[in-house]
Amino acid sequence: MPASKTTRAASMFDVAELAQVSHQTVSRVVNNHPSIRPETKLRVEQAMAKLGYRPNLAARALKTKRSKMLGILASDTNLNGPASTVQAIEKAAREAGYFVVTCGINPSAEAEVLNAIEHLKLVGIEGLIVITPHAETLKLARTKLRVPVLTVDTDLHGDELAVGMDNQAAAQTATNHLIELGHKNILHIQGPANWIESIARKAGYEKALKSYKLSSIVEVADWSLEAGYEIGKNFDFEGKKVTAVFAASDHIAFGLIKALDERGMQVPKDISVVGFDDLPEAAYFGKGLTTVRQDFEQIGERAIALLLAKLELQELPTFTPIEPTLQVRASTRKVN
Amino acid sequence: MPASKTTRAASMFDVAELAQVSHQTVSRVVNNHPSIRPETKLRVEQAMAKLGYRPNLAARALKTKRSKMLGILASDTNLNGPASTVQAIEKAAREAGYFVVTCGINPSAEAEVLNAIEHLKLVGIEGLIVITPHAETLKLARTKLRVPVLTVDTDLHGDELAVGMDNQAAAQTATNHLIELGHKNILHIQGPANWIESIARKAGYEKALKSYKLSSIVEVADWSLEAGYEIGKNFDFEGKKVTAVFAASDHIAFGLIKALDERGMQVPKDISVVGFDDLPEAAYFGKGLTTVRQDFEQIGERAIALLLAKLELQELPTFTPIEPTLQVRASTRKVN
DNA sequence: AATTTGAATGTTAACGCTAACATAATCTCA
DNA sequence: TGAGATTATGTTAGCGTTAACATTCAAATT
Repeated sequence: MPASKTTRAASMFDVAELAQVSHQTVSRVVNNHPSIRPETKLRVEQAMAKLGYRPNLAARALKTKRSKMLGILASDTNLNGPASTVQAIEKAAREAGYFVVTCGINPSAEAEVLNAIEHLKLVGIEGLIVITPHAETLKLARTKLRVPVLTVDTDLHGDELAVGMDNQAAAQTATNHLIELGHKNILHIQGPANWIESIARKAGYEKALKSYKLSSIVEVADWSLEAGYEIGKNFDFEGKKVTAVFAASDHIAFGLIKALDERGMQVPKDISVVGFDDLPEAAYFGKGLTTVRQDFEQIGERAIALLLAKLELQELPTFTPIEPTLQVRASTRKVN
Repeated sequence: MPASKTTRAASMFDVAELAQVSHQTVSRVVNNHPSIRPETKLRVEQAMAKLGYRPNLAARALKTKRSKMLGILASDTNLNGPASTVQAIEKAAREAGYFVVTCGINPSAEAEVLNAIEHLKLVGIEGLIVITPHAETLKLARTKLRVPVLTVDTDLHGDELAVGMDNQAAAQTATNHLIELGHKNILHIQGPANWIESIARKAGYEKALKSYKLSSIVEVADWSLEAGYEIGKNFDFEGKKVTAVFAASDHIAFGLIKALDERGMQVPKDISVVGFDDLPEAAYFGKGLTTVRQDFEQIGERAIALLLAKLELQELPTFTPIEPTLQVRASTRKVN
């Protein structure tokens, strides 16, 4: 039975006393030091169990200068993509015995970003994962922090600390799908022009077109439904003979489809639409949206594997790019 | 210019030396102790700035036994609601100088929950916020942890540490909206029966019906689009003369609407539909979904205000319930 | 002027842990 | 058999901070 409420938590000394060893032996047991006699180890472990001993992280951090804390700097954490990524990373980190402090930021507010970085510095994070397509934020984090900074969700221009889907390949696959269905004039609705994903997806789209000698038609939106809606409302589909759209996100596609619907244009009869993200809603929007799916679990695992390898000065694993999957649904069809 | 890379970060002693005071005076400046001469304070602050001094959280935690860490135990963090709540809480906590360690869990896997609680114990969190409608998880957290545990997203059955929208009132408002449009037979598609929100929303629905002497028709789903779709596909609307549906979530409503569409039933001409959540997609789904919106920012702020008051042994603030807002869109209309 | 007060600062110890250096006990092999 | 190596353990010190207790000095009070 636990003693009075003023009892402080058991320390190594308490365990040591009960197990009839020195506190250092307890420390060795906790840290799996090799030269401990099995029976001593057992005795210590029993004492730890009996006292409900838990090592004090603050003391350990103070002594070893390793906080076991990782930071996440993420924007748009209420959206499916970032939220899933954060979730997956946090899970992988926890399994590896690390703690994660997440900071949600608006990457276009520099003061806020700096503030968040300061916050993370204070915790003494050992490494940081940046989940925002705003390239500036990554640069800022790398200059302000002296710990490894890994980035997710971007393409990997030779950055040794980066994981993410190959957005370009994914966009190419999506565009190829439309081309193979016979579409000749394919509109791409790009995301915000300063987002790395936007650029990569657009590049993939153009690469696909080029290999079939088709010409590109691009409109720029932001990631919102509204932006897709506006373009859907105003774009001259007939004049430009556009029969298919590759939207840079499902949200853009949703907005677009609503506008098309209001204009009396049917999906996929008049216009085929491909999205990007495979949001939970995608299968249920209209007749179902053809879209590209990312495997966030895998991204999380890789991010942690890579970052921890870096922290522990091991050789960095090299990954083959994560294959994007095209989810073909009813929003795309063969051209007559 | 920073010295060689082996230089350790500046400690209080370094600052003290530069400012010609004792380290304790530095500590006093850092902690805003009242009896420090303004000029001394200035001198110390200048030294801190010059050395880029940052207090060592681990050392402080070790000495004061206050980690400045809060935990979040949350399920379904990739969904809009929980993700927005986590985001808002984290922001409010950061502004209050606290750090947040988030643990995403599957609340029905008890081992995982226990594991996450153990993880948070190790960090030495001072308080926990539970964001999952699974009542068991809250109970478990409260028994396993000796720190204040606050719950979000539930109704507040006299729990002193709880914030959240009044789900019952919100559901009542939503149902009233349908009743006032002249609907007599209103189907409620409930969320999972063991979720507190489900129960509260159903209660609100029934309360509204009762005051108009209408009888209730309930189907149980989970939160998914699929579940809504299945019910939409199979429910006998004609036979039961149902002209309106109040769905316990937007996702359920989305699935439902798709099924109705496939059956050739039009929204809102044949069936009016109200959802719950106001997801970003809601305004763009079909002609726009009438739904209930939650103010997550406010929930986050209140959660932190309440928890910190508890931690700092202040009097707990009492809040008036957060008013839910009905977003009326094109999915509901007057009955002929 | 002597004494009390209080404001401003300094000194010491301790929080719980691990690294580094002892030491003791056991084993190896010439 | 005994010197050196190895294994298992103990001892000491210090990580950076704050609490508690000194100390100093000027202002206030008698």
